Amino acid sequence: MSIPIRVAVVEDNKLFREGLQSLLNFSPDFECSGDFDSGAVALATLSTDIPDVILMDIDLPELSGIECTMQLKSAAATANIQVIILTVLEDEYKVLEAILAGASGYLLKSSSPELIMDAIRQVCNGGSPMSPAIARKVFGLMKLGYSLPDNKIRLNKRETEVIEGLVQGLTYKMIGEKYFISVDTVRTYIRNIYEKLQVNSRSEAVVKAIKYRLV
Amino acid sequence: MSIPIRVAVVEDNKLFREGLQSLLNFSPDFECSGDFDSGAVALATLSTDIPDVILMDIDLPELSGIECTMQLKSAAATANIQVIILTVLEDEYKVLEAILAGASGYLLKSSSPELIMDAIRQVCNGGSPMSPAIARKVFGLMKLGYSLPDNKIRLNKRETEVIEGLVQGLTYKMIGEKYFISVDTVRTYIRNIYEKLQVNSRSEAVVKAIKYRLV
DNA sequence: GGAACTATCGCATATATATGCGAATAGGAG
DNA sequence: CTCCTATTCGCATATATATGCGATAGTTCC
Repeated sequence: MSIPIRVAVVEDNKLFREGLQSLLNFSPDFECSGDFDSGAVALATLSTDIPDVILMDIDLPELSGIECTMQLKSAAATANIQVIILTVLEDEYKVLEAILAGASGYLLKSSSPELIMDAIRQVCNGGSPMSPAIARKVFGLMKLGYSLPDNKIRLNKRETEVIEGLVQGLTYKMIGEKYFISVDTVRTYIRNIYEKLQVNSRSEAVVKAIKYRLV
Repeated sequence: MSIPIRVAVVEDNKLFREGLQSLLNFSPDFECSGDFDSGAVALATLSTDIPDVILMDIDLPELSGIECTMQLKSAAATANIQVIILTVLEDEYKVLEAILAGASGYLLKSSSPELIMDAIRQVCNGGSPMSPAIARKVFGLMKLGYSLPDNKIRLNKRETEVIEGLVQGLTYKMIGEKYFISVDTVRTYIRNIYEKLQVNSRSEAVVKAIKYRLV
């Protein structure tokens, strides 16, 4: 038998919080290291009593679960805690924000006890458990932001370097200096890039480059 | 008892394919409607004998699983098939491509039979099952492409409209005409936007707008 | 050897952008 | 009533970009 995983619960709903707590303490694999009904209290205590995993409600009053996650992940002492967000909704932008804030998992509150316990094990193993309904939203987000690469679009080495410069906001002059080619040569490559991307302005090229992941 | 879910298998490894097949046929909930060892054969047959779900190996010889998925999803007859990608690797760009091609789920081949069967049920329920190890990669991708919105950056209505125009590649003149304001007014808004985004060129503004999801 | 292709550079010019320095009107908060 | 913000507009000017129409040198292919 190994050491139990220390799990903290941040949830303002008393009933749900206690449910999670007893779920954890019922299993020998886990140990509820603390339970909090607000993000502020959690932040204060968690910096000294550091758990392995946090089950974090997203809809906390005052300090939101996302804010709370962000602060935990940006403090050195608590940066390694694996945060699993629990939510009743499936808002894709909230998911994105949670991911950016540093959460490692995202589960619906309706998930079964087994799933929640599995999820805790998975974040400890470097995985990111996500309820399928949530994952569907994430898929939708990715489809919005990116497009499948077009086989007709194939930039060579120099063109790729130049468009990277464009995306970084460098002027033609700066791009030329960076790669030791003349401004006029940069212009030539940009012509080719515009031709390939079917655009005729720098900003359109930049948008397409990002969408098609050419940079 | 309801009608079994019809599942096709596209997998070049005979052993694994037959394993999936018997897994499916063993359960009354599922029915293996066909099994294929190549994408081309699958494409040819699947357009007439249409399953509910496809378990698709990603590493097929010749026509890749992603190519195959793309073609299935772009043909009207087969567009509604839910494709679950099976893979041994966890390459994040492959995941992204699969998502863009129209896959609904993404599982490691090492997943347990129960997980695979659950996944089939989930895609039928509008979910996108994803192995946690894969989801972790997807999380990483999203972190690369986006940043948490900066609270200091808050564009008002007009500014938002203007930056949308910038991202769309419109000229100042076109933006002005679109919103019935003068070019000089557009300039004024752009000044404010640049100030707020801390940039001083159109392309930098466009990149930041995308990264911070201002558009 | 010539055709085709790539990588490099030059010059001219018409637009587009970036920015400095204004200003007027209207509405909301204190 | 005053301060602040949002919204609108104008003019001048220095750069930056977009694009047309070239050129030269080196490679590869046949």
